[in-house]
Amino acid sequence: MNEPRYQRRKADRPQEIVEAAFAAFAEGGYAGTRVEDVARRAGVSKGLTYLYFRTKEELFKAVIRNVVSRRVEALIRLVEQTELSSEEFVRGPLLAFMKSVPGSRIPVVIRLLVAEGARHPDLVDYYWENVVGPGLAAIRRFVERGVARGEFRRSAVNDLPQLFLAPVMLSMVWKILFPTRALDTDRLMETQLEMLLAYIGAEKGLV
Amino acid sequence: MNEPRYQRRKADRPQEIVEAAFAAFAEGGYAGTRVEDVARRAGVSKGLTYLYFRTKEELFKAVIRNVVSRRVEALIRLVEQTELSSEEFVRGPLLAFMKSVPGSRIPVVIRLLVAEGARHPDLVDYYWENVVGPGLAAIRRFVERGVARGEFRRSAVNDLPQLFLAPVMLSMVWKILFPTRALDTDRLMETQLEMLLAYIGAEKGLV
DNA sequence: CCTGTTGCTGACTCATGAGTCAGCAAATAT
DNA sequence: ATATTTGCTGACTCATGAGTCAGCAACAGG
Repeated sequence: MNEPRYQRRKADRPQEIVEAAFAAFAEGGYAGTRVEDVARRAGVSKGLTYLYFRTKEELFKAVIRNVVSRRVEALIRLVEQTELSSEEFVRGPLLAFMKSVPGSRIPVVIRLLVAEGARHPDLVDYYWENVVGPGLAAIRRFVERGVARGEFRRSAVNDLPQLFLAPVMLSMVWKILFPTRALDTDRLMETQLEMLLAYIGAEKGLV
Repeated sequence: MNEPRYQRRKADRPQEIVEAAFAAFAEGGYAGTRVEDVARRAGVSKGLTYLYFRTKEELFKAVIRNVVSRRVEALIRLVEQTELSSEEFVRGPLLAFMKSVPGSRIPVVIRLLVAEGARHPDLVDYYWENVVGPGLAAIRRFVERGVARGEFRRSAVNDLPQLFLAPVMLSMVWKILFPTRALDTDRLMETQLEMLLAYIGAEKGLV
């Protein structure tokens, strides 16, 4: 008859609460989400949240850190190990990665960081050191290697790996601001990479 | 002796308050700024703010609308009237405009819209209809005209004017998130435009 | 069963900040 | 000078939501 009103699940609680918090923050932003909303989503009481996270801010930080997906690391490892030519790598794994970003959790993190970053500098640093910095460095090394191999020519792109990420960034902000307005983000990135390859390709005098 | 404690300046108050609010929101974001902070900045009392703006939200909207600068309209008019060749226009006025964006008030608006846009859909629509939409449409027409004139070839760029804005967007988000980390935004945009011109240029078989 | 431990609840306090308004004082009219 | 108008002030109320804690109930060990 009397179903237990709750179960004790100490080991799983933190992750459950962080997941619920991600969903809640994604909808309402940091300021617009009450800790009680997070708790209800996780199926626990407000008080429990405070047993695992000292403050709302700590919970927020846990959410951001939790999303630093393994995907970026995986791509970085791949670029070092691949046996593809530079051009094949760009058209294959790199393009696939870029296409996957706008539909992932990353735009949510970007939104939260843009909104709250100024008040949480350590979080922004964390994100730089674990995602943006390493990612850009990997692209830079990749271009450099292409030059060394004679596949690419040296150009401004050597100093500006951001040229690869620009359409990804625009796509994310577009999804955040205008989720209902169409944008063919896949084609945007394909075209950017075609332009980049044509621009830094070693072969001269082609069509 | 007794200096008047305040002056009555009915005509100027709204603009003064909006300016102060822009500065305050730029620093602390919407949720992080108290109406009293805005009032103090504008040198008035909190109550006065509510005589000119019914709520904090109305004040916020006034701030955003106030920044929809004339610059975008000016560029749009220019693109229709210029006597420059398409390539000269890109390397001249268009590049200059793009370079000017990261240092302008626009990144602040982007930050506020990204943070609060979901809760103010009418504001986002307003921004689309008065800035983003017309701007993209103008670029699209410009590319189309270049094709008609035989200066450009038809390509994916005809459907994706966002390719021009991608580095501008990235630069703005960079300035918001990593204001202390170096990024040569001017060179980023120059390179993007060079790539674009090379990609859509009508001349075949050049170096 | 019974008993001790502890994961968990939910009603509580309290700081904060949005929004109000009675009255004051600066400008203006007489 | 005096009266009248109204731009403006700042102390007030009140809703909200972060953070607390006394006690309850789920589970474990005997």
